[in-house]
Amino acid sequence: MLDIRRIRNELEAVVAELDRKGVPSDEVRRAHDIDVRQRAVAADRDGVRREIKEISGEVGRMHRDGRVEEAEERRARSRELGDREARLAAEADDLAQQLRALLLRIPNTPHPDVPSGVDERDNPVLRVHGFDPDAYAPHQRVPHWETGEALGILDVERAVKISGSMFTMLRRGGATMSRALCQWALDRNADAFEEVRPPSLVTTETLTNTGQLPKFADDAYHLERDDLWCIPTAEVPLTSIGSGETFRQADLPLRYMAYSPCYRREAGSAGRDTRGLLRTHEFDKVEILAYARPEQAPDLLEEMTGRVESAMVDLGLAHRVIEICGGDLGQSHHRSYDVEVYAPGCDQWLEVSSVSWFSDYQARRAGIRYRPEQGKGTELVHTLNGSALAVPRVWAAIVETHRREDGTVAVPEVLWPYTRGITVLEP
RNA sequence: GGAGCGGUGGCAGAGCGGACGAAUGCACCGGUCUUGAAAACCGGCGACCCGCAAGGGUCCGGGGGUUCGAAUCCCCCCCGCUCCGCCA
Repeated sequence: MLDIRRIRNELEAVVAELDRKGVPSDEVRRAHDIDVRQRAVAADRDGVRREIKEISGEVGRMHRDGRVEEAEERRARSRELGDREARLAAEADDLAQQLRALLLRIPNTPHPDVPSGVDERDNPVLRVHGFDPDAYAPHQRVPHWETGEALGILDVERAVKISGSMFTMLRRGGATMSRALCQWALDRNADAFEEVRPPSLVTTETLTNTGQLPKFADDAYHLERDDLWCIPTAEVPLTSIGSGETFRQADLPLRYMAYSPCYRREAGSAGRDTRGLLRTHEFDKVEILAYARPEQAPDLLEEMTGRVESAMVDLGLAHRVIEICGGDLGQSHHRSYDVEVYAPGCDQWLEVSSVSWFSDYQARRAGIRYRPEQGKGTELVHTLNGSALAVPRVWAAIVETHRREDGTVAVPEVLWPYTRGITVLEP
C-alpha cells in the first residue's frame, strides 16, 4: 500500500508518479476523497465517545455517593449519545473499509531513476555477458525439448497425461540436475542468507501482504475447501515471516533464502511458450529476500542482482541484465532488474530472475517494522527479493548451451558435487 | 476429529463490570555511587490513528452481543497446550 498521508498531502505528486507506470489517477483521487470524509466522521465519533466516557465516569461516582436519581438522568443522556456513536462508528468503519480496499489495489510508485517507457520493448539493456550470436555451433541450435526427449530426461507427454497441459516431468539425469541446481543455489548464497523451508500453502492474508491479492486472484491456485492458496513464489511466505513484527535496527538487514515449488495458473497465457519448460504451472525456484532500512536498499538491490549474474557465469550461460521501465513495472515494484539468459536452441532470451525493491509497499500491507536507534516510534522496513535461480529456464539454457556434437549435454562442473557422479546427460 | 485447559505490554505474570493502557518482576533507557564495571538506589519505559500543537481516540487473540460503562459477562471463530483417535 501507499502511505495514505502522502496521498493526503502530496496528491498531485503521487498522481504524476503513478502516471509513469501508466496508472490512471481516478482510484488515487477517490482514495483521497474517501480519506477526507473518513477522518471527518471519525473525529465526530471520537468526540461523542469522549462525552460518553466522561458521563460513565460520573455515573460511577454518583452511584458510590448514593446520588441515584442524578445518576439515572445522566445514564439516559449517555444512552442517547450511544445511538449517535453507533451511527457515526458504522459510517467511519464503512469508509475505512472502502479506503483500505482501494488502497490494496493502487500500485506502488516507481523510483525516480526508473527509466520511462510503456512496455517491455522500452526496457534498457544494462549489460551483456558472454553473448556472441555467431559463436554458436549448429549442435547448440537444438531446442531443449527435442534434446530432452531424445535423451530421455524430459517427459512432457506423460506429465500431461498425469496432470494436464503445461505440466512437465524431468527424469534421470534431468531430474538430478534440476535438484542439483537448487542445492547449489542455496549453498552459494548461504554466506549471507538464512535458509528457510517455508509452507507452500498460505492464507488469503499472506497472499495479500505481497500484493498478489486482491487484484491477481486469477493467477493463483486456490484450495477452496480450506481457503488456502498455493504460493506462486517463495517471496510470499518469506515476506510474511516478519508480518506484524517490529525488529531492532541493528538486526537489519535480515536476509532469508528458500527453495520452494511455485504454482502459477498462467491464466491468459494459453498458447504462449507452449513448448518445453519455458512456461509451466509448477516449477522449482530458489528465492533470496531481505528486510532492510531504506538507506540499505539500493546497495542490496545491486548486490542481489550481482549474485544472480555470477551464478550464470559459473554455469557458463550467456546472459544480460535489463532494467524494467515504468510502464512494465509490476504492481508492488519500486524498481526492478531482470536477468535473462540466452538459450541458443530456441534463440530466445529467457527471464531467469527478477530482482526487485518494493520500498515500504509490502511492509505496510504486512506490518513489518523496525525501531530506529535514534528517534521515537517505529518505521516500516523496505523489502527486496529476487530469484537466485529459477530452475526450468536455467535447465533449458544449460541443455541448449552445453549440448555437444554427439547430442549429449555436459553438466556444468559446479554442479558435479550434487549430481551423484553424473557429468554428462546421455541416453 | 473428540475432550479438557489456556491466549493480557519485549518476556513472565496479576487483574475477572466502574478509579485499568492495565499491578508486580525481568529486560531496556537515563541518573546517583564507582578509577571503571557489577551490585544497590532514584527516575523513565507499549503500539497505532487523528491533530501544527494542546489534546483526543483505538488496542488485553479476532468478530459479534449485553450494559450508562467490558480485559472482566454472553455467543461465534481462530490459535496454542495436554490427553484420546487417526496418520507420513
